[in-house]
Amino acid sequence: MPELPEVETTRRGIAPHLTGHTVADVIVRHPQLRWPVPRGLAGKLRGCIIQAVERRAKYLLLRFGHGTLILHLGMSGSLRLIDAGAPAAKHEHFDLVLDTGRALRLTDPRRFGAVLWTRNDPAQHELLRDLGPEPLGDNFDADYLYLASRKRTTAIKLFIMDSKVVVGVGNIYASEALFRAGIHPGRAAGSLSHERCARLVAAIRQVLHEAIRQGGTTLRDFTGGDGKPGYFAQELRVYGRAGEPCTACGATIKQMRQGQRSTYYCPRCQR
DNA sequence: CTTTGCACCTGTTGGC
DNA sequence: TGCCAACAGGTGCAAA
Repeated sequence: MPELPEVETTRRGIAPHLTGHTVADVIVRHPQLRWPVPRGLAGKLRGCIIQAVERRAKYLLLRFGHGTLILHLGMSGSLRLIDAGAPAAKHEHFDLVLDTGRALRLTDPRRFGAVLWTRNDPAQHELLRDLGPEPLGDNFDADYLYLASRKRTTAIKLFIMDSKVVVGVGNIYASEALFRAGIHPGRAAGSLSHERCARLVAAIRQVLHEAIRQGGTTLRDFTGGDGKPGYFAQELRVYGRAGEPCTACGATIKQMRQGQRSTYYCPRCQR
């Protein structure tokens, strides 16, 4: 479900309800997520104040004075604020109960998400340590992408989805950015000129910025922490549009598989 | 080192 | 209505 814009939308939705508030309890109903939810979280967090809600890649970081709770939504996860004690439906695996009478509830049918704890700097956590730059940060620019892609034979779509190259570009926005940059998704990463790398960087940044501005993309049931859906779906130019006409040239949008994922592109606009 | 494919898990959709 | 295959927005890991 969530790519970076959805995670960021979630972060912005939940942060005001968490920051500065105290944890009253932690309820783990189903500890088997991608990794087991660590035991003893309630004892570790009860009475502690959430100092900040940050994001690195698609990980949400709830900072406490003595460590950080790391949340990931996987493919199907979402976070909502609910009234504490509200009955839990199926797949509602985890609650962070606040002293405000509300709780942050994690729902995740496929359980590819994660709830982890680190007492150290989360940037040094093994899952975060080797991540590439943030796509919306200053370190992600044309020079970087050009240099990183030299001699790489992998398809450019897979390359920009590689979290060691740049984080946060998921399957929807990879297709969308490549369309906006006019680059064929199957082209070898190393074959891009510096100028085309610049176009691609700009397209990635633009599409992610715009998606965040629209509150993310809601294809099935994504909602931000406030329960509102994302409106970027109406801006999608190629994703999910196989067989429909290209918005730019009218050619038929095609679908192919790359790395067991669907890729959508315009065979005329993208080279 | 890079590249490729699988694995984790459940739900939805579409064809027959 | 039922059954089954294919697919779904992520990503760590093993194998080639």
